[in-house]
Amino acid sequence: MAKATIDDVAALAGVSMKTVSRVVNKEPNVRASTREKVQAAIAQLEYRPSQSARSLAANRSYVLGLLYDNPSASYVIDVQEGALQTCRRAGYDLLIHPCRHNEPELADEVLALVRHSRVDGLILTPPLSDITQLVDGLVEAGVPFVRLSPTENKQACPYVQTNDQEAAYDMTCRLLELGHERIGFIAGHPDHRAVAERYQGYLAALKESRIKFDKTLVVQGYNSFDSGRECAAQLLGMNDRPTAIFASNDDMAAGVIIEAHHRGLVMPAELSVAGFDDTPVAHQIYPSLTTVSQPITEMASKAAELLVKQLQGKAVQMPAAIMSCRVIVRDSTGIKTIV
Amino acid sequence: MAKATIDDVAALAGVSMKTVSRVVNKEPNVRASTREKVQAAIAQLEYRPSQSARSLAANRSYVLGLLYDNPSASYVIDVQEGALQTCRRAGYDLLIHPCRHNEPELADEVLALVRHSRVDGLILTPPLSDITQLVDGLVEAGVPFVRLSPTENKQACPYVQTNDQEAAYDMTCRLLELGHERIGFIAGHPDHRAVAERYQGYLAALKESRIKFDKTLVVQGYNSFDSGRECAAQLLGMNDRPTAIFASNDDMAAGVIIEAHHRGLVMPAELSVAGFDDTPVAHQIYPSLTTVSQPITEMASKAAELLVKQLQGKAVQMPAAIMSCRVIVRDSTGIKTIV
DNA sequence: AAGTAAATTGACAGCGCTGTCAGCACGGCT
DNA sequence: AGCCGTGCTGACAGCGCTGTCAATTTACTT
Repeated sequence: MAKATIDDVAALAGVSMKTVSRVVNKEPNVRASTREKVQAAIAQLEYRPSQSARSLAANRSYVLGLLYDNPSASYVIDVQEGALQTCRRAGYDLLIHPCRHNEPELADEVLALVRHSRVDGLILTPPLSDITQLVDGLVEAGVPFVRLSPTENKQACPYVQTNDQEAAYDMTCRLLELGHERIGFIAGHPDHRAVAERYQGYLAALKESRIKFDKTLVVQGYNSFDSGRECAAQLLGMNDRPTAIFASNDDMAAGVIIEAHHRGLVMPAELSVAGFDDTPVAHQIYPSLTTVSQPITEMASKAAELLVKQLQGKAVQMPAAIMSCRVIVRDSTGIKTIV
Repeated sequence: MAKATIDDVAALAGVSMKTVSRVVNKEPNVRASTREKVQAAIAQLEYRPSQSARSLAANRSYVLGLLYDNPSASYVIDVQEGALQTCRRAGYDLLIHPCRHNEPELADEVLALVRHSRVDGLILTPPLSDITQLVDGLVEAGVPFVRLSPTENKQACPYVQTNDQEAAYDMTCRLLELGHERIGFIAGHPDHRAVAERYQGYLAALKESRIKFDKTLVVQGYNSFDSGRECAAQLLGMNDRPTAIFASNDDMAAGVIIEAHHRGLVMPAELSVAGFDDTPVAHQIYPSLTTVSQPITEMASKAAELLVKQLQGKAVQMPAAIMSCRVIVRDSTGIKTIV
């Protein structure tokens, strides 16, 4: 059985090609009885429109591009899954495009993708959401796109984000409530603004408490496990070492835990550790990590939805979806032991 | 500047459309001087062929499909990266298609992808490589595909695999050399044949030693962290507990390590643990995990190459690429302490 | 030098679909 | 009765490229 084309369906249903096209594309102004006839023919012939033909004729690719600079495998996979959910529902395909956020020609590279009509729109994940040159380039070129967790220039396009800083604030408060007074903080990679800004939550919580801010308790991390371990070495090597360490992400927190193990510290008795992201590693390490969980899949799915809406012309006037994080308490945090 | 088409290039270069097409597609039989003229015109106009148009005309999509049933995020990401490397070189796009290996309509679902000319060929990763119904369906439908780590029916299509069992044998030998005589083994999910068959390596090593095989030391795992932990609980609860545990993958090994921590066992002094895969978690846990590393990215890249070759008609008569694993010794294994 | 084979090039007809626009039927209006 | 607006449908012309095949040029043979 050769693949059925739109003509075959039209012939079988006794209508014109164009009417079949209308039914397939859910266009209005088709009589219900006609629609049914066509749908029956489509079902009978197992007709599926040729993506290439409609792309060529309509000058759209029905493909969304997902741009990311691999922050972590689990993050990327979750984002992909969310985006795919929406894509499948909406009849789009997903083209994945990993890239380097510090590549100078990034904007050109991405614009090439779009110019050659390979994708109709883009989803940007951090840290790409904050690459000004890229964002500006896309706006200028009139490319529809949606960002995940952007930190600035938010009017540029629709976006989806979480209340990260609030969650970081909550986490810090919890540590304070557990009696910790010297709470080390490992800041995120400065290029990854969304992660870096979790620091603000930490600051806010400290400011609210009666504890005076000690600058030496804050060290600059770079989001990786190794970087977390190095920062931990620095913090734990202090004379008056912190009794708790809050790392801006789980990979770094895992580094803290390893370093603490190597120094023979028992957790949480001698050191509480908190992370952020709830990556798989969080519950695979000992002690299991208290962290913050973000609805990444949902965010990505939502982002794709916003993008599809844009593409369908349903003017989405700069909508922003804010989703909630949630603190997950596990075994790596506990009350401060009197030393 | 409107997007240039093949006609524009042809006009500028003073040749026919078809000749431009030949140059773009690297077809033979174009005079060098002509080729240069055309290439100059292409560069000047920044011409890029329209994917949709060529797909429609040539009846190929220039898209490869990557099928996987998310065994682990890091595995999937690595496979994607490898496949993408080849895709970019060869001018293909990559369509990712996660699916469930135990979904009854899997074969139909996948065949639909192909029938509607969305992909030209497929890459299957374990455990999909061993879903007979799917493999047979693809062969029958004449769809080009390549498998990663298939365990059976290897003549069906080209494939890429590693010497898993040999590596499992090596790992077991190392544990034996460290003096361990009771080595627990956590088998992989039976649906994941490639993982499950690592057991054969364990068996072979034991057979070669003078140690008699103890069936109670082998427990059935299901590849997950939780399953590893449960198996470890079983093994460590034995009266005559093993002094080493070899888990068929890292996630399960991480589960073993957690369980051991909870039982207060010091590793590797009181228990050696080995895993398989060298996932990120392997060096993020304490103690860091002795494991086996597979060149996943290279395998995927190679698989995509084999697929592209097939698609280009370069009859690849069932070639198989076998790549090597490598044991990575970290801190979770050590000599057996006299109890 | 003529003849044949091989290399090089172009004309043209679609690939399967959508956008445009015109046509027709019908209901409600004056 | 005649007019207009709306809903519904179809004819047709491409979208930008590649496959086919024939035409032309060049290379090699005897």
